[in-house]
Amino acid sequence: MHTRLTSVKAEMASSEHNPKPESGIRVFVRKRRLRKPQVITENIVKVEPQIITENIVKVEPQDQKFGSLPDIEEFAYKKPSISLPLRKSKPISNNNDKTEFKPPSDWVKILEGIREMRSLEDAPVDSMGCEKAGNSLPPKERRFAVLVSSLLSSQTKDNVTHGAIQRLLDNNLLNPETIDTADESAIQKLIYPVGFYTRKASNMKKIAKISLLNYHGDIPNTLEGLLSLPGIGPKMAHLVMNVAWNNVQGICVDTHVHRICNRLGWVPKTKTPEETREALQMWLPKEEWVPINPLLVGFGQTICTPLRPSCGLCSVNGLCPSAFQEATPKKKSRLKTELSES
DNA sequence: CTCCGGCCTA
DNA sequence: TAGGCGGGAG
Repeated sequence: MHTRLTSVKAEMASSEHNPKPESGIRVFVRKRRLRKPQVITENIVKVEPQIITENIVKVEPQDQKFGSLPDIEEFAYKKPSISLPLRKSKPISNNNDKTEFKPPSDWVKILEGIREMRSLEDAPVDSMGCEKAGNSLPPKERRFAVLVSSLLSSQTKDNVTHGAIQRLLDNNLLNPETIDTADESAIQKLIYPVGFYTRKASNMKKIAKISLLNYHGDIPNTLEGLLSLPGIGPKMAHLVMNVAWNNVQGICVDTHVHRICNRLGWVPKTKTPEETREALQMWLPKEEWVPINPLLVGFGQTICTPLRPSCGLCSVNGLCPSAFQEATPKKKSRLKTELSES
């Protein structure tokens, strides 16, 4: 089932004439601001309090693959020689309910309906990633640009991210060598006003050093390697694996995908995007793993919004178990309306 | 669960 | 103008 080894090899072998280097830097940034998060959900069905007490650590037998990679050959496997906080990739508990969970039989219909809705109106996610910036670069530089772009993009509008990347590029600060020697304050100035620019500048320098010391100036080509980088969490790691390495290791789940999958009942009630990712990957065909993200992100920006979703505009509301469930909180709930409710 | 840092809107 | 936005980390 997991054919990563061959796929990566094939990708590396044919990376030059492969017609799908496609987007250089593609970052899906979503912005949605609505009302305040009123929590009026007394009629929301509370699903069973599922027990999540598994100590089963699922270790995927994967990623032992650098056998024939030209660039990173022996480097990829060396432990980082500098001591940086390794992220403890918290293993998602193996929930029993998932095995019993059966996906809706009409998920294809829902997907098609959402696609149709998405084709009608434009969501910010469609406008553009910042894919142009890295396209002209050689593969290795492009990959590094994808990584940095992903780092900067979290919670930053596309044009802001793109501007920052462009300024880095103009100042020759989009490669690990120059970033490593550059002043952190200079990087801060260049990437401003991206969100958390001080932290991201610091992370950029750390990543540059790790890249030089352990990856020959390239970026890690495994999920674990990417997750070990400061500032790179599950969402960005999967995004980078998809875009930079063209290697789909998992679904890139952000809050939109997380929220919508829960509303649709596509996953058992999940609390974190990581749990959603694992549950979704259990049944969603792999061909959909990549397109599901931009599809649901755009859908979540325009119709299936965080609160007050426009179920009336949704063409698949008849198939959604959560349609029209969330009553609009018109007043402050702190008045304890339930006391005088009659 | 909170903070981070800017930005945009109600 | 207060606070929502939202990935990552503590």
